[in-house]
Amino acid sequence: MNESILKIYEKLYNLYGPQGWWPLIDLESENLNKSGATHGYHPLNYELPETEKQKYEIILGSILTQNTAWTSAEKALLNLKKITNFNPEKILSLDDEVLKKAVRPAGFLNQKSTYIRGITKFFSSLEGTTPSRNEILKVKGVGNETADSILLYAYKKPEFVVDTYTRRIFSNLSLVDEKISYMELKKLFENNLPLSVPIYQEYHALLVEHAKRYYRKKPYDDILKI
DNA sequence: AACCAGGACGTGA
DNA sequence: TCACGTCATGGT
Repeated sequence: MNESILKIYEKLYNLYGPQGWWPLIDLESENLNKSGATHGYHPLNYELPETEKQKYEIILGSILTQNTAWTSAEKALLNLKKITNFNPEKILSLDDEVLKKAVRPAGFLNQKSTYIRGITKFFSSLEGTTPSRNEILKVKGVGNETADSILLYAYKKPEFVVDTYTRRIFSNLSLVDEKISYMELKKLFENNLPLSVPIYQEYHALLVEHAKRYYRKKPYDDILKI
């Protein structure tokens, strides 16, 4: 009944193309993807992540990017890779001040360093198994969006990710009320899309890309000049 | 120089 | 439940 959900997806996909989320720093040579990229985004490769280390990198990124520009979260990720190579045990063994210093460029260093310790213990306890949504939500620092991001991008589970951009775009188009709850908006997408991990992954990424261009609260000057 | 960024938590009504 | 203050650094 909400054909607009799928039509908007097709329109955005035709506009921007495959987005290749979630970006990975840790793309080693054995994981060379179809696009030929060796780091960052990997359009049309839906096999990633292929290793536990890559899953863990996505989980770290999902915490670090909370209410934070990805460019800032990525700096913190690079710091963590440099000093731990995304080894969970090394993260846990870090001195607290060292961890905070690495997290600093992503902001909220006190909270995020604590959250990273918590979710690292949780990740290690999984021993390679896939957690349920409710299990991830019990981890302090993991709310609805972070849980869905982890499930969709790290574990390839069909959980649609809603963020502030999603709500902003669709309420601006008068397709939903701006006060719609996270779960309601999530179900609206899931009820009107094929049960497809690649489509869920691309749709969320496309909405972020589109919102960055046209739905900033305060548009950048260079965009306004276009 | 304010304003915002790929949110989550604790509190009080 | 739900609104509101708080957390923090970096880009514009």
